[in-house]
This record gives sequence, C-alpha cells and structure tokens, in this order.
Amino acid sequence: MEKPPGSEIEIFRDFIKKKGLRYTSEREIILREIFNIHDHFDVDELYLRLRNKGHRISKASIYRTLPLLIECGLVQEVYHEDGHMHYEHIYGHEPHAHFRCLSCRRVEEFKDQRLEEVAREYAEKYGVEIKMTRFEILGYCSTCRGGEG
Amino acid sequence: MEKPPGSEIEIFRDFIKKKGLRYTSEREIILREIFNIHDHFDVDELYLRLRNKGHRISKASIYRTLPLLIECGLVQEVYHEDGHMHYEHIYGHEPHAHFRCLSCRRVEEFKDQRLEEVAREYAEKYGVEIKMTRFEILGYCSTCRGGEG
DNA sequence: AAAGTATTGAAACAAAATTTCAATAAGGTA
DNA sequence: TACCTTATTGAAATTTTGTTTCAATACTTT
Ligand SMILES: [Mn+2]
Ligand SMILES: [Mn+2]
Ligand SMILES: [Zn+2]
Ligand SMILES: [Zn+2]
Repeated sequence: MEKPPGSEIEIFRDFIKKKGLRYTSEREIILREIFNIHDHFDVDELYLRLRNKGHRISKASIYRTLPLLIECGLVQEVYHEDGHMHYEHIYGHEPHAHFRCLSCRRVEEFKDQRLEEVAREYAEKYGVEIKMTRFEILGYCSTCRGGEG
Repeated sequence: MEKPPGSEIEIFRDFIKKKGLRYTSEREIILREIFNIHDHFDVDELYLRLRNKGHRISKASIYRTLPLLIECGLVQEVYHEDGHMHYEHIYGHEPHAHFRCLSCRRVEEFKDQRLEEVAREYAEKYGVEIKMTRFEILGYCSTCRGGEG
C-alpha cells in the first residue's frame, strides 16, 4: 500500500496555494460538499444541497471552483446529459467506467484493468501525458431492453 | 466479409419510414453533408457548410435531425467541448477511441480491440444491450507536454 | 494600518438547444 | 390528378447552461 499524499482538503489547499490563489471558505465548503455526495452530481444539485445546509454560495462560485477541482485531479466530468455536465469526486476511488441506460437513465459503474492498460500503452507509444481516461457503454439495461424504451 | 445492409441513405430512409416519419429533402441533405465531413464537426460548422453550398436549412432542423441520425446508428456524439457537442458519422468506419490534448485541442483517433472486448464482456455479464461505446484519453500531446500549457 | 490584489454574489450577458406556430410539403386515398 | 391529413419546416421566442462584469469585501503582504 502506498501512503496517500493526504486528504482532499490538504491536496486542494496545496494546489490553490501553489497557484498563488487564495484558499477561501467558499472553496472549501464546495469541496467538502462534493466529497459528501457519493454519487454523480450536477451543478444544480450541488447548489441546492449547499443552500439546504444554510450555505449561501452562488452558482458562479461553483462554476468557478469546479475547474480548479478538476485541474488538481479531485473531481472529474463524467458525462453530459440533459444539456448539462455531470461530475463525480474521484480522489480515493479507483478508476472505473460507466454503463448508462438510454431508457431509464440508470448509471452503473464497473472496473476493468484492461482500460488503464490501453491508455498506458497509448501514452507510451505516442509520448503523451495522460490526465484522465473515460470509458462509457451506452445502451439498454437488462430491465429496459425489449421494453418500449 | 458480411454484406453491408446498404448505404447510409438507404438506412436512414428505412429508419425514417419504419418510425412513420417523413423522408424530407432537408433530412437527406443534412445526412449527405454529414457524410461529406470526414472529421469531427459541430452544429455550427455543419450549418455553415450547408449555407455555403446554397442550402437554406435552419439550425432547428439540424438539431431535430441529429437525434434521429444518432438513434439509427449513423452518427455519434464524440465529445463535449467549448460548451457544445461535437459529432462524427460512424457508419462505414470501424469503432475507434480518441485522444484529446487539453492544451492544443488536437484530437487523435486510435483503435484497440480490447475496448470492444471489455464492452462485450460487460454486456454478456449484465445482460445489457450495447448501443455504443466511447473511450477517451485526455491529456497533453507530445508537443504540448512540458510546455506552458 | 494601509495598500494591493484575488474572490465573492448578483446581475447582466452569451451561447446552446428546445419549443412554438403559421406556412408548407410529404404521402396516402379517391 | 386532386384532395386530405398530418408531419415538418424556418423563424422567432424561449429556456437553460455557463461566463463575464463589477462593486463590495476579504485575504496577504508590507
Ligand atoms: Mn462514477
Ligand atoms: Mn473520431
Ligand atoms: Zn434501463
Ligand atoms: Zn497538444
């Protein structure tokens, strides 16, 4: 086991400091809430959760903070659906792929060693530096297939 | 070699008919233009190409036609960037994955047998019906890595 | 404490995508 | 062919997502 470099809070604070930015309470509250959501989420859901907890953080701040969290590798864009992006926190989770049902919209996660292999080999062969990979299967889940969907 | 079921035009016409819709000249012109674009494209680019050829087809019609082309498997959403979706025609092309450079925005295609294997095995194991798969590597290309990007 | 600068929320703005609606055209029937 | 029914179209309005502006404020350094 490798020792993890620290909590998401530490990582984010260090990242923010290293960029010469300011570690504000709004940024930390957004980060904390994202790591309380153990599911895929969108900006609206995050905003409403914060509001319901009494935080008065604007959507503008959420939209400004998300790219920072993505840049430092704590959060990922997962998929674009219904006209907006869906995210997830990834720090502390193993890489995984997604199956999305086009009918009921259910999203399932799964792991497969080979996906990282493919990416690693591509990076090796073409000399690119990988920031992230994304593998999605879109189709109809066992419940929905054959139905009217 | 399997005999292909027909040209993209035939496939689209049959699909439209089977759905009880009407095969209009606008829909065919959009389809033809998409299969003239041998690259990833977005709605605006497609619209301008049509206009430059003298076709007066509205963006509304493009936005209405794209989901039909996707539904019948001729076209795919490739990636969402700069606030809008990017597409490609896929009929007649082997499945492929994409590398996208986060700095110069270059997009490279590559094939890997294993990706379809992973999807096939997932489908088998969980009884889902695959409509499409998508594999992306995001990172920095050999030119951009190390640079200011 | 003062100066300098990044961040914030609110509102204005920009852009993407969808919807509305009257005119038109496709496709079926006589 | 002429006629009928109904889906489709373009243009404009609308909705929604995401970005930018800007004055107030908070952080950081001197
Ligand atoms: Mn996930
Ligand atoms: Mn491609
Ligand atoms: Zn389903
Ligand atoms: Zn590059």
